[in-house]
Amino acid sequence: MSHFFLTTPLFYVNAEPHLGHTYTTVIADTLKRYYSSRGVETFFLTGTDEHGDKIAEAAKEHGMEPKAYADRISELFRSTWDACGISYDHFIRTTDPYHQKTVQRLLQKIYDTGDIYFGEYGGFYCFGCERFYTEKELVDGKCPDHQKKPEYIQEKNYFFRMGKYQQQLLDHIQSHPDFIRPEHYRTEVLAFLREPLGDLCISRPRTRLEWGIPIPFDTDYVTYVWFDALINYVSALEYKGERVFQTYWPKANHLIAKDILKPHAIYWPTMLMAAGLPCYEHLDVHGYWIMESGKMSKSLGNVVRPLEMKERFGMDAFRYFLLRDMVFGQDAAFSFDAFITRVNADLANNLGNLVSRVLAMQKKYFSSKVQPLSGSWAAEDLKLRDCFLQVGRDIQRHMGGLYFHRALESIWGALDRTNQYVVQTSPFVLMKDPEKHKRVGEILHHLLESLRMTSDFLTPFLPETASEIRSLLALPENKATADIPWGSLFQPDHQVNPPKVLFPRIETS
RNA sequence: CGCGGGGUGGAGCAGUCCGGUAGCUCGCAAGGCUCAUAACCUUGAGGUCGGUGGUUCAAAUCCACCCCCCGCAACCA
Repeated sequence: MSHFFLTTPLFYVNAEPHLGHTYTTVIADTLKRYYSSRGVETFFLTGTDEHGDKIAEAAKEHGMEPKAYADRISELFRSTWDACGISYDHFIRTTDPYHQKTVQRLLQKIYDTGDIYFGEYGGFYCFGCERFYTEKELVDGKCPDHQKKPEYIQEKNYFFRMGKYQQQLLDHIQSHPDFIRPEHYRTEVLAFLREPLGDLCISRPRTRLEWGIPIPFDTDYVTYVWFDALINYVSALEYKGERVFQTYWPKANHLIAKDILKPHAIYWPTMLMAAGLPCYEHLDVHGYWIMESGKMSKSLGNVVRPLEMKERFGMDAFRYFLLRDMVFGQDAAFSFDAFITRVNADLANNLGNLVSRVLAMQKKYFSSKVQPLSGSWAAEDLKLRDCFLQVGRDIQRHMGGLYFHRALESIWGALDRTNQYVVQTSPFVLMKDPEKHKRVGEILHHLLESLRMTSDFLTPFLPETASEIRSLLALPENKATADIPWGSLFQPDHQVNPPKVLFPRIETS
């Protein structure tokens, strides 16, 4: 039995769940379902990152205590994922006591080994960005983000000797080609590591910021948010017990968007090295959804809210678009036009209509009772079956490389083939000849098999749809049928259900 | 000399790592079918795969140089 640990980033509680959060989470959910269905025990972690100046500020604006504010937004994330049917195994909050304890324990450990030191640092600090700027980074002496002049601050802080681990990290990335995927992000990190890596300031004085995890060896300071948040990947497993931790660490796949590449590719591995823990296995980096905001309706504003999408179009339609229209790693555009076109063409027409027509014929011609197959199959029957068998192999190959769009493309190739098969064999014509009824029964049997295989294939991507197809075929809800050979699934006298519209066409006008 | 991404039929994209008849969706034209969600099937029109040069029997794909667009600013995946 192999194991797999899958994480999303901890979402910062200064915004409500939007398209980007949803994408990462849907990807994780799909992988979780995919690997689980293949017998790989998978632990899926998500949660919220709740400390730092920005949260303290946002809370103040709302006239709330930071914790109360964080509670509210964190709950919004959790309930959103619940409503979307996301199959996470644990939801962590950086304000959870067990997490704080782990952060403090690791800080103490690294401090004891001498990789954390107390030093003085002076520089231009922008309160908006919560960071120091070098003079080179400033534009006209101003912070490029906030157009404000940063203040010169001289203060003492704790520093992590990150630079000490630069060579070790470089070696690791070079000897593990699939450590950071896709490759261009790996290239980017390697390029970054050509320059000397400085040490990382990991504390904030309490005089400036209260809202954080206290540094265990100096109560005048709290922990820098990234040093706090990254550790969640370990603290969540520890919380589940020593055995869970031993089982799943370091078999971790961290899913992130490109904006947080540096903390995950550089801070986190060096932190693990200093803490004496093995490095995670993969960092999988995806791109951004580019909003075509000009075209969006005013009522929707500029944000795609997952719950609204689910209510308007169904979660599976939304999932399908996200997985099908973005090449993992690259940016993609989001527009309602593209969404509607995609859903109508692929879900309503190709898939939904296929299910309808097959079940309609089964009902009309044989009262929904599945007819037996004869010993010898026609060439087109074999071709149809082989096509689906090939798709199974294709999916496996594509999923290994995070090519979700190709996996779906190959499934839809099989659906095209199936629609072609209907026209080629024309059961509705054969039915006019009583002598051909037996053949019609066989053709429909093959078609039902193709629907069954489709439902198996779709399970990780479109879980609701997959289970609806199973229930239309009157198959047990939770029993995987992927291992049952084509033609051996339906027992004599098996009765399927009447057709149903899985995806209504979205009418525009 | 910043870093990265992209430039493929009218539109939007895949294919580029692992060279070998240029593919998908939408749109358009003609035909077929009637089981089905005005769906489905077939055929057609439409591309010098940004440019130039190179490697090769063969390049969208590899190499070199050049041109153009986008992000690295916003809450943020």
